[in-house]
Amino acid sequence: MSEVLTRPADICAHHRPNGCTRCKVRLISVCSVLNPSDLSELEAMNRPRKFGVRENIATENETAENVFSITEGMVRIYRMLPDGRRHILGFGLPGDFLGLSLLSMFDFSADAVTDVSVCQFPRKVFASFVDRKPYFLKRLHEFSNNELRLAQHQIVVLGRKSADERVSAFIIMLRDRMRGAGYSSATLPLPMNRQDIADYLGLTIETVSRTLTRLAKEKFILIVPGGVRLLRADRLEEFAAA
Amino acid sequence: MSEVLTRPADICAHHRPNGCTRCKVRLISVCSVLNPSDLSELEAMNRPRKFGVRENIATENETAENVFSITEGMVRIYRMLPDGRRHILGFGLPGDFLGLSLLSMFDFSADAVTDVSVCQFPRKVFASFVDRKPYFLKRLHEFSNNELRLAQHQIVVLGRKSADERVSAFIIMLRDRMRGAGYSSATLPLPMNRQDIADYLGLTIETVSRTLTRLAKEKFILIVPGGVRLLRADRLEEFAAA
DNA sequence: CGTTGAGTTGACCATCGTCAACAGGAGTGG
DNA sequence: CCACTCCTGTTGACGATGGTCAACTCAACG
Repeated sequence: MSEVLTRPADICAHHRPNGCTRCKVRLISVCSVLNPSDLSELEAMNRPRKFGVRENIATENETAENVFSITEGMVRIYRMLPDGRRHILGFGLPGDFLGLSLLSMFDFSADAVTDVSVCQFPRKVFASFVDRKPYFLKRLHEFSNNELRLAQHQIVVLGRKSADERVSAFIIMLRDRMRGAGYSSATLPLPMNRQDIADYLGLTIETVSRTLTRLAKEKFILIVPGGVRLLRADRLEEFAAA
Repeated sequence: MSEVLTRPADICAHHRPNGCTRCKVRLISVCSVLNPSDLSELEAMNRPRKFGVRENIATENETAENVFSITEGMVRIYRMLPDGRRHILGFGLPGDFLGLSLLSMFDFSADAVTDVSVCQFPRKVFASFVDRKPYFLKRLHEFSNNELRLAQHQIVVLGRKSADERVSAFIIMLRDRMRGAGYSSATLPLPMNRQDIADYLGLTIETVSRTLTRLAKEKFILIVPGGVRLLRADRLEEFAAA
């Protein structure tokens, strides 16, 4: 008889095999704090979708029709300068949220580095949900402050560090964030290309390449297809912290 | 008889000549959204105080006993690297808030560039006030997102711009923020020293000095004691945006 | 009038950017 | 199956931007 007594939420989850209750990133995403009833309400406004490699997800100075919670893949978040120079502000990983400010315009562009899956919510509907759930706003505020902390870390990296230190800091930062997103392996995948790394670190593609080669020659890392294996994480951490 | 019929809030304001109702920065500070009753409640927990030049206001990795809303003066917000290098994350102006995350530890240090006046609130009491006032939390969230936007702007400056562009961007940014804080004049005060500017822009004191001299030689600025006069703001803006 | 500290300027140098050539893998077509 | 192209990444030679080190000016202060 226990089948019959199953709660409605569970029945829903059964009918939606990708429902929030089975979401792999729920505990690290903004949704983690939601009680079952509010989670259902939010799920009802979710239009999950996928983006292919290089597909555009959001564009700077365009109306933000939707906001996104990343569930799979990696996103490139960037701004363009008037003369065509690009700077990558960061890489979005599963659990990250795009559009935290809930403002009507994006102040960044975003596109898919790998195939990407997201929960997509109409911004206005999402914003009114947030207005009715102060404890959820608190969660968004935590996320914004965490983003701010990361941005300030990057400011120090760009303002005060050498190429070696920047590349080391990048590797360690990405390893830590991948761990936070549930990934764990001796080999760190680097699905973005060298130009992306350069545009993130304020270097050129040649300097990134040379620096990685140097770190490999000194046996701190091993360059493998699609990523790096960390051989001496301790030395990299020293460089990164410097 | 109108004296007698004065509302209690006005009487309070009368007894507290520096009370919130007379606050010069109220409309641009976090407090702007508060209704009169909530404003009084917040005011009751305010311990206004002043900091002298170079006096420490907050220290990285120390317990955040208090949070601050700046009402007068300029604050230097920075992080130290293990080897003693310093990087300045930003300059706090009247209306800015220190401790937006409400976390128990500061992730930055702050000290006074000029004499500084602040509204000081015990963090825990302030946090519980925020918990009871969702519309105020929303205001803090707006402030955090604005800080994030500024930080990302600075990331682009540090990642992609030349010394000329950085110094121009600094001057224009400071002018815009001073305007936002109610200040307006053809002469922009630079109360921080050259080392501070260098540590903010990821340059050395010599490069900042040379760059300012160059901008002055080209008649874009005039260097005056304690600041600069903008002669060709349009040209500076071009450089800054580049 | 000497001392101190901030700022400026000059000479030299190192790091990283620029430009160019080359290597290697993926995809395509004969 | 191989030749060809394309694209990404690597490596080398050279140069420019900004850093380093040192000297000097100037104002504030005793």
